[in-house]
Amino acid sequence: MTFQKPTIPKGSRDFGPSEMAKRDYIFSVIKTVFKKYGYQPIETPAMENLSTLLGKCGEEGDKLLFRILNSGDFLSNVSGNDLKSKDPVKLINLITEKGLKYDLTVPFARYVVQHQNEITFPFKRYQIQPVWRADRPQKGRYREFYQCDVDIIGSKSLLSEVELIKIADEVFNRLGIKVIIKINNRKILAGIAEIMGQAEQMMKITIAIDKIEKIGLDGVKHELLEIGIPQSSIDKLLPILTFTGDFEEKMFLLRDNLSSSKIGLQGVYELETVREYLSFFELSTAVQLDLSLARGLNYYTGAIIEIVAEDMKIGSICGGGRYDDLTGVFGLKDISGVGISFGADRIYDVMDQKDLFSEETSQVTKVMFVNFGEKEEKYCLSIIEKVRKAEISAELYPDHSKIKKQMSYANNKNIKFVAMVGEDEINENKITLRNMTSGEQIRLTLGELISKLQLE
RNA sequence: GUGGUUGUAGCUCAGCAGGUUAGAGCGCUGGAUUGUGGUUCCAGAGGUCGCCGGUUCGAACCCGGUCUUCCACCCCA
Repeated sequence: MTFQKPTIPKGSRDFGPSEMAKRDYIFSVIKTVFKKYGYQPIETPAMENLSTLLGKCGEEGDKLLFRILNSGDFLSNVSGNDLKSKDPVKLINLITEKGLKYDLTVPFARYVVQHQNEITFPFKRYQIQPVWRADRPQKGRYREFYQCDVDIIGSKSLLSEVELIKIADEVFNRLGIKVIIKINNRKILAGIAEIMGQAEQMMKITIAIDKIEKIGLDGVKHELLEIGIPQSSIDKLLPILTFTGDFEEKMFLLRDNLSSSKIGLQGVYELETVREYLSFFELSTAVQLDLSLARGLNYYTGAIIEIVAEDMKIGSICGGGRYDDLTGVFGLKDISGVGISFGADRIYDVMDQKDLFSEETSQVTKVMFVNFGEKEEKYCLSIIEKVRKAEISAELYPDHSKIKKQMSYANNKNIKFVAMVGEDEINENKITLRNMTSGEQIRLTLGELISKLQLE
């Protein structure tokens, strides 16, 4: 008989107990902070109709969609001519009508419109779910990964931007990750494109600018020329790109340069307001103004935020921004939203590599009872019941195996205490408790055992 | 989507210019120690050399294809 090697699809992963312990820790920190600021959870399905998903993140986004083959006779809509044409784009639309979601923001917009009568605006929600992208996997890039989104929708207030930055700062501070928080505003980028006389090319220009750290100033120039931006326009851009100084100095120079652009000045005003409100909070990380920050998603219209881990080449671990009209395509106008998304898997990678998980994260069982035999295991059952009633996680080894085997089970499972109840202990009505880290052993009554373990 | 890279024991890797029975460390199982793990000593189990095909007297090694891994680009969490 032949059997297949067990495998999972490219870019997907299994998570074992120790990974899950660490992942749960990340999720719980994030959730705790989200809730503290008044956000409520929702979930949406793994799959959405393609009509919801397509066209929201540009052509690139559409390519990254995992599509789901129609059930049953999926060829029923396909004519002989369609088949002969062998046009993959046309055919795939005939045989698929659902896809796996590749972010949480677009399904959220759909949710908001669909449930608008049940929602009190402004609506603050968080959402922690997996998303799927048919990308080619590489470092920090997976085909299935978790996003942790917080959004506030139905308010234009810049307080929301401020709150989200504060939340991000708090999350990373709690996790112990050193980060760089970068902020910019699409209106500023639009203003820059406007004074360049290339307003309609704004997206292409910003994407080129975004690469400045990677390809340098000359690289950006080259890229802009390639996409057909005239030299005269590029000359207007260069001084802005070479701004130096702190937040205030850059803002001052910007206002000067963008004085002829109404939208640009609006962006400057928004950034300044956010900056001012932020000064009322104590942040563990200073927020940097990064004029080269663009972000590819084309639904952003105002503030854009990106957070990267200090000295780690893994891309951004958190990103987001304001979108003024995401619900418009689903028929609900004038609803502005702003949100950020934490990449749980990249956060995990950063923390793992920097060794930021504490030992306790992987501890589940506090005390294991050695199983000496039938008589002893029966005796242990009532004891263990009382230990668990005291909210101490305890387990009894299920087999009458050698003590050596039972001890190494406890050791491998990172169990800190082993309780031994054999004939001697039963006669004395006591329990021998061994500390697996120190090797120290003491005989205790049940009450003493419980109070000792509660302190640990 | 473009370019490159990897695949040998559960894990990390050796394996000389194609030549007999494919190796190490860690882990695992058992014993030294019949109520004591993590240290030490001894023994043992475990491999269609990713898969398919080709060249050759002979292939883990050479060639083609395929899958997979990882990386860069694109883009992104």
